[in-house]
Amino acid sequence: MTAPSIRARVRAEMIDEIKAVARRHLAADGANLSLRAVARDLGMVSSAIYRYFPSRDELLTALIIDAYQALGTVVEAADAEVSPDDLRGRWHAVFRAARRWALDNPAEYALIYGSPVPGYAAPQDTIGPAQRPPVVLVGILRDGLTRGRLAAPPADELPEPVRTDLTAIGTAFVPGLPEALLARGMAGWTQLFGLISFEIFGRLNNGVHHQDAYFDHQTRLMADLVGLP
Amino acid sequence: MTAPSIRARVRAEMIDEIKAVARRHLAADGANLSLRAVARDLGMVSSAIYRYFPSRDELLTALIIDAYQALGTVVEAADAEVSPDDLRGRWHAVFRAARRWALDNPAEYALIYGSPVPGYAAPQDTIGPAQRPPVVLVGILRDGLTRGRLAAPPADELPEPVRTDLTAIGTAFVPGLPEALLARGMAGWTQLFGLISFEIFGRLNNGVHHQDAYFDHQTRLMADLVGLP
DNA sequence: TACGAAACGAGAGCACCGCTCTCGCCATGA
DNA sequence: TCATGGCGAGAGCGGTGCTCTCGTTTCGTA
Repeated sequence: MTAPSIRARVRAEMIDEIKAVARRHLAADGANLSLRAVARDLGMVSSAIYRYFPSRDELLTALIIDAYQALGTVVEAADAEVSPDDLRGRWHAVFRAARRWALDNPAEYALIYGSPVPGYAAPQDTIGPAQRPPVVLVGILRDGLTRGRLAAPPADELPEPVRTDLTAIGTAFVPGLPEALLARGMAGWTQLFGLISFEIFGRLNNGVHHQDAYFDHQTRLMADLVGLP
Repeated sequence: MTAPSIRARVRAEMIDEIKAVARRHLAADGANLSLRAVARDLGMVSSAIYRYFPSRDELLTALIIDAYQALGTVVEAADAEVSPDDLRGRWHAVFRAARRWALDNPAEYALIYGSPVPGYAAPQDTIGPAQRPPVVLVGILRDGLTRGRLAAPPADELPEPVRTDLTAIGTAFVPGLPEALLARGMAGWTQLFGLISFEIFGRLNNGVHHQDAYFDHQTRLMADLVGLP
């Protein structure tokens, strides 16, 4: 393997630097990222940025993918750190890790889970990384089932069209998971997203002051719903 | 009472017209609303808009309040149309009405439940209208309790700090509702928000095709969690 | 009924934005 | 060695939110 040329390495560093500055601006000013401001911070002229990213949207896409990967990594690591048999421990660890990451990176959370930018269509590269957190969650349920620590809900609780949809999703992501359990896992994922969004977007500010405890309690409720022992 | 002057009436109509055009633009182009484009549509010059709204943010705030009120009205009406004793019927009606409104008005849903605009702080006028849907949901639980059709979960399932927070929220919005039940109601509200957001923001597009049935099933799951008979 | 004040719309202008194009400079690979 | 291509600077285009000024029109009041 040949060492990357100096130019290629400098280019890669430049790309990383642009993304880093852009992330800083995102955290400070929110989603309306200004290419010109990023360029100014780097001592460049705005048109120079276009040597590295063909458009502002492409820069945002790069940041989005990075954010998905960062969250996915954090969540998977949290899950892996708990004994596989401790289903509730894993559930709580995943919930807490996702929330922690969101609180530490609110702008990036808003970037990937806020309202999508109007003309902006999520590129194909984002859908894979975006699935990592929910896959981890339903993975806990699958492990619980295979280890006999979790009972599958009756399959007939699912209406037919939902079952067929979930069959396809299940075979793609968590083969062997009964559809009714997958539905519960997705409910947990939906709840996790809702809890974090409410907190990050300040919708709990009037009333809920002990947000850690509140989050843990709601996590517990959902663990009950999905049937974790 | 004196009739409003012609000028006042024309002004009110002008405000409504601006908001209507702005809503159209919002639906077409997403959240980055252009004052100049709205003015053009009205055959005005952009500075004329400032006679009616002191800034673009104030226009957005007006649209946000209208959206909250519209959603609140729809949800309350849906709840009122079901027999008060039919707790599950009311639960489903509220969930369905909220989703229906969001699907019919996706841009306005994104406006009020998407990521908040960066420099934008929700004005005090919005917090009241924003509470209407969750208040309806927990109202169902309170009715179930007072009619003896719903059992309150044990109070000691709540950690102390959560209980005190919820006590304050409860006395403000739904006096007499046990805190543990309020927590479940808020879980339902969080889930409703998550379900709608996932659907509106296209996060279910890969896999879930029968969205009506999926939504109904998840609604049912949450009804089970809160303990509706 | 007449008049001063206030509301109104148009227009010019400011600073900013994303993006394109052109122009020199220089490292790179053949 | 030399042509190629990557690179940064700069000018410029059409767009944005917002401000200020200037006539005109309408209103409440004297």
